[in-house]
Amino acid sequence: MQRLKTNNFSLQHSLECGQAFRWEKKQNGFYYGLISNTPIKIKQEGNGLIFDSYKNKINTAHIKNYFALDLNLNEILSSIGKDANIARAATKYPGMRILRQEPWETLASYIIATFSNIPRIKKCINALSQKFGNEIEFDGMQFFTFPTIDALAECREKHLKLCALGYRSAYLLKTARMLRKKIENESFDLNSLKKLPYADAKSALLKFPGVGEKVADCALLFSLDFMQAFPVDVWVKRVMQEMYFSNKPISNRKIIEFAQGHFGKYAGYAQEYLFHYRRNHVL
DNA sequence: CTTAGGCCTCGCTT
DNA sequence: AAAGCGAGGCCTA
Repeated sequence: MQRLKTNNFSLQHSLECGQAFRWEKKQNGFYYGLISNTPIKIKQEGNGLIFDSYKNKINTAHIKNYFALDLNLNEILSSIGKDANIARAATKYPGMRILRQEPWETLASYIIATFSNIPRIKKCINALSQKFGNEIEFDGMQFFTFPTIDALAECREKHLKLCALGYRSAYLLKTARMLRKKIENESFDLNSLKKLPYADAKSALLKFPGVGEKVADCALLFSLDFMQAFPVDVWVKRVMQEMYFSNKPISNRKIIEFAQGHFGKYAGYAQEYLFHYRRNHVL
């Protein structure tokens, strides 16, 4: 068991705000999940984190990176906190941070999430992992790593469909195959997108089937360190229309444009606070 | 460039 | 119980 002191961080809010799909809280108070394909259990006591991982593979540096503890949340909040809406949402979920997840898993997960709902998304991802990932036993339980690009690229669409992906299975399969080809030809890595300007990284992602603006922005924000990415789903659209456009219908394009101008370089953080706030409260 | 319809299924509500 | 509805969008026309 390892320990790590944190500042201005809430494990619960960060794991339960809907950005990650695989964490599960058990009776013993620990959240169980995987970081870097390694099973881990973690809980918070006060401002300290207590965690234990498979073969002790996860160290405090991994934790700091995954939970973005290197960023100064107060600075981020004052940067996006231009109005009362943000202030209200941020007060409601103190310590909520945007995680740094794995790019491939994030991209694939949000392709799957398209036009779906959370229980179903979780079910699909777990089914995929069970079928095409590796099994690892930890703390008396079975864990399955998220399938690699190769593992999915090599499978048949009918097997993907068994995971209840519906029409998304074709998108996921094609994306995996395109990625594999890219990697073979030019030793490409999704992580390399981090070095590009936001617009370039986004247009690179938009080339993959099943990846539109929303999915691309999710991958950019949740796994590639683009804090200005502002994914607009039905909830964000709803809350933005209500809070900033006096309930008038407005295009996603305009919302993104407005948000990135209004909230600035950490617009993605504003998105996550507003999203979570709106999902849990009726205004 | 913008807009409308279809879409695999599942989860949740009548 | 069975059926209808809406779902954390994308693609195509």
